[in-house]
Amino acid sequence: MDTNPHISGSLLISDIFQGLSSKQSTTLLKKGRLKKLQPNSILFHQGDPATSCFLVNHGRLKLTKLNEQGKEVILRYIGAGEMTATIAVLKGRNYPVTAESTEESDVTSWDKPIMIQEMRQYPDIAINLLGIVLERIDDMQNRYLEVCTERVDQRIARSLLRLMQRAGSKTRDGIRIDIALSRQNIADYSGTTLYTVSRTLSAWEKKDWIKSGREQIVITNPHALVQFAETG
Amino acid sequence: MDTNPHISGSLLISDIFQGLSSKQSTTLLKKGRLKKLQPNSILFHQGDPATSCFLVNHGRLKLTKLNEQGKEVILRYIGAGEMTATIAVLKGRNYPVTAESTEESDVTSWDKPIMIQEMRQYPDIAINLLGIVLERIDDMQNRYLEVCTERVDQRIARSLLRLMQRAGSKTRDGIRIDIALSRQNIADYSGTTLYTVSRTLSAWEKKDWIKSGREQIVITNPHALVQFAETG
DNA sequence: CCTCTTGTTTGCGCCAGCGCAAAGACAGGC
DNA sequence: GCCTGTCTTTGCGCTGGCGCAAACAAGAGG
Repeated sequence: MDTNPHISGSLLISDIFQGLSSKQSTTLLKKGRLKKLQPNSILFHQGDPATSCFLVNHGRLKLTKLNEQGKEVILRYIGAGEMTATIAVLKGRNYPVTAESTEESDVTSWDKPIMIQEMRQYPDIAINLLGIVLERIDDMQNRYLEVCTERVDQRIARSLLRLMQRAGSKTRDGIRIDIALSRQNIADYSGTTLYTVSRTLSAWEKKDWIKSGREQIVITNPHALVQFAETG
Repeated sequence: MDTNPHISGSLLISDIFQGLSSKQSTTLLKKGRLKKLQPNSILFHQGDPATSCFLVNHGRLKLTKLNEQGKEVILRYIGAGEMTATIAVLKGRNYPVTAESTEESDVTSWDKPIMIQEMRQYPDIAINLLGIVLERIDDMQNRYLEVCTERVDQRIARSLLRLMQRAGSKTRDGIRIDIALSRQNIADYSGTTLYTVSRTLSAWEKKDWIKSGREQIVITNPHALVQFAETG
């Protein structure tokens, strides 16, 4: 591994570097700024002027959005190799969401003019960014479809499965989601309320589909959960 | 205006051509294929292999998505100058939605390899596409927030206002939405049911906020509707 | 003009999911 | 070990919104 603090294995496999030579990748990384985040600290607030976009180097961010009445939804959790605030790259606009670290993290940031310049020079960077952003649209469209058409317990199942895929690690009992998730968090991520999540998880625990503790979820029977998510 | 059938005023102001010289724009347009659509005809189906992306030259498309049980949502209506199926440009994937013309339309299509080649040659094209796609994410995130946090009648209000902005034209009575919209369409666009839409619109008609007929909506008091959407 | 199809309205009953309230469980700090 | 704050559970009642059913309305096509 390179000794340059900007470089690490997890970073270079990020989608943003697809098809770039390792020299190009390194150059791009060096133009960014490194930033360390304590757990539960805010990287940027919804509504702040968007100046930079970010790549998560290590750790995890929670992206949330508030409506006028102050109700919150969690749009996504992102981990190493993923980007956020790509909107800042092109539009002179405010951040549409809030980004908060859920654990100790570090991120690389690029200011708008730098990123534009890089994209002009290496179109592959723009093409890669386009790919990343298209993935996100697809994800959002699927979530939108779910929230419009599916029952709340199905959506909770899908939420757990989605989080499991992105942040699951195998344990003796099943697959643990490596994010501290309160019932409220799960509710905000599923478009429901803390009470409904609690009741639903209790029911699943009785069926031995999951094991849950304080801010902790282990999925013991993923197959049953998938089945349930799809057929109700 | 140019006599080339590919070129028309509405087309060249599309976001995809921002910052390109008119020669570059014309070249790009000529590499696409023109296609005419009768009203209510399918341009592509959700699930079909995605080969081309499309620019609406004239007319209007309805983009819908089905879940496994066959329930449908309307993601958006797009008009002249707007693009869809940009996913086809980069990913060798299936169309995530279905596109259907709501009126006689014509579109320009580009196959994946052509578009990739163009983006490599003129990074501005990729950058423009990125901008278009970022707009869409922002829109989807806002809609997702709404559907998770707002009451159904507020969402219907926002839907009408959104459609009014994109396809409204001033009339004697107020602003008419120039799309044939059944109650079912409005329901699919708002994440609710035809019955609830009908009841809600009836109530608003009594308050003189709107005038509605068969597949026709005129908004007579936009201000009241905005007020209602925001504060409930 | 009548008929058929497709869209709209509205009464009615029902239930999924919400949200208060209160009790219980857990973790961290001192 | 105990206290405090946060997280979780669950009983209970309520209501927003769903969806059937049936009547009504409006074009389309003969």
